Amino acid sequence: MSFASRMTAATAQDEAYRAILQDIRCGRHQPGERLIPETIARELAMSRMPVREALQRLANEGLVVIRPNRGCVVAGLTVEEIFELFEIRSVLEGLAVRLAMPRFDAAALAELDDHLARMRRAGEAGGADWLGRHQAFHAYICSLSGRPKLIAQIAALHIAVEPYMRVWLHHVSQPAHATERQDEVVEAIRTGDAEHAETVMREHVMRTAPRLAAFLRGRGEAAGMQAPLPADARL
Amino acid sequence: MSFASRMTAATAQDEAYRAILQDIRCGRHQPGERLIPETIARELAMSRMPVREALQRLANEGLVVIRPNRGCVVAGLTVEEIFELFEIRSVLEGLAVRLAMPRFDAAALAELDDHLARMRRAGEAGGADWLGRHQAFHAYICSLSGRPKLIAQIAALHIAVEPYMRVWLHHVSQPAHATERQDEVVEAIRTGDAEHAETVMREHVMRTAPRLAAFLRGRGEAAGMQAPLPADARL
DNA sequence: TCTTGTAATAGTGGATACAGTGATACAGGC
DNA sequence: GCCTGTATCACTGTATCCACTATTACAAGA
Repeated sequence: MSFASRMTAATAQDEAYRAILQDIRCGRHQPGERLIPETIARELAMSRMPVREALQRLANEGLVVIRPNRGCVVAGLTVEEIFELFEIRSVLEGLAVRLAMPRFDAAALAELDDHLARMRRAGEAGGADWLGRHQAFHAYICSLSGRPKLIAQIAALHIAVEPYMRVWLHHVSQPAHATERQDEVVEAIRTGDAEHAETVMREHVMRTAPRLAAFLRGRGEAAGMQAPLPADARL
Repeated sequence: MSFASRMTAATAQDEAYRAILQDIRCGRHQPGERLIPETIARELAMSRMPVREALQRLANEGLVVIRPNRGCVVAGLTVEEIFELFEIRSVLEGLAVRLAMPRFDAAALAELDDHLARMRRAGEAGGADWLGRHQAFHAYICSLSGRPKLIAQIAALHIAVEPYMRVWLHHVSQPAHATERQDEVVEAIRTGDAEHAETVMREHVMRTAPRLAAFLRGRGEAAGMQAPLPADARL
């Protein structure tokens, strides 16, 4: 493994975890694809063992599925499961913003505006990095809640749907960032009403779900699919 | 390992996971206690490897903490962290009951009453199994939401605070089950108003947090502690 | 031709062996 | 006596090896 990655990763296992996670997040490993420890280990120049443990970890986070004696595949989410993740995320981010309210001083609000501006710029520039900016915007709000476990859970949910968001944003003609209306969230925060901000955040998160779901359902029947999907297909 | 446990656990790793989890849940492994793979492996008559992977899994769930090259200890939660878990659980269980509302028919309501009755009986019988009944009551409501990932997350949160609940219920003179007021939740469900049920469930969950926190804070200073705690003590 | 049995192969889970790291205890210097 | 350097030891992380499982391909029979 490289020296540079050794700097950031304390152990080989951590190195493997980050590498595989990265490949799943950016869509390099497609859902349903089989992950063979031996192969990955060779690519990363380490033995199977740390790779196995990294896969284990990813399995706990729901990004891959391990069936005993039958290997490991990248977890494909059904449309229903994606919906469920959005439902969970909506209440968790609602909670986060409610708890964060007391910490929104002038400086924090200014930074929030910065995030909005960066998102807008990324959107106008073609949207390549829009998703990252969007996640950063949400992450910033969550971070102000001062609740580590809450922040971690929300981040995990963002990662789980990221591959699907990515293909959606890539294929959709009218970019999602035009219709997302994050400014409503910021407005709600500005009112200082915690209950209201929570409600708005919930609705904001849930607004994306049906549109993403519609896209994925349409894609499921699209001619462009590489192979016909079985009845219980996981997109 | 025993044949009986081999029946339920597909792999040695799973066997180890269940065994360690059980020991943590019932308080046999105290927070802060060091878990040495070698030792546990000997007890379970297997090698270090599956134990390691089981500990890894428990670390992801937040029940143990693994520091690279420095071993594994049972995760002690601070009072703040316990509070945080209750906050998260309150919104997740609120979501669960809201989503479950359409499925509460006469049969489901009857079963809910059964759960209440069983809890009451367990409480009167000394409260030994009250915690289990209480978790079953919540799990039943969650199960009707039909959201697997949501159910799993809530269950994990119940497990994380279980050891603390256990010592609290064991030490407290006036049993908690007398003041818990689960019937309010059932009443709210009976109204059929999903929003209202969500609110009531949230408040119900959050009602426990400050009392448990107060108990644990008091216990931190109690003479009965085995050893004086450092400043950043994790109870 | 289709089905079914069987052999070969790839891959998984687990055990053992080895190297590297952190902790500890002891000895020597200040 | 206290601090510091060092050597030892316990334990962690990784690699390699072995046994077992599942899958696949092929062949023989219906």
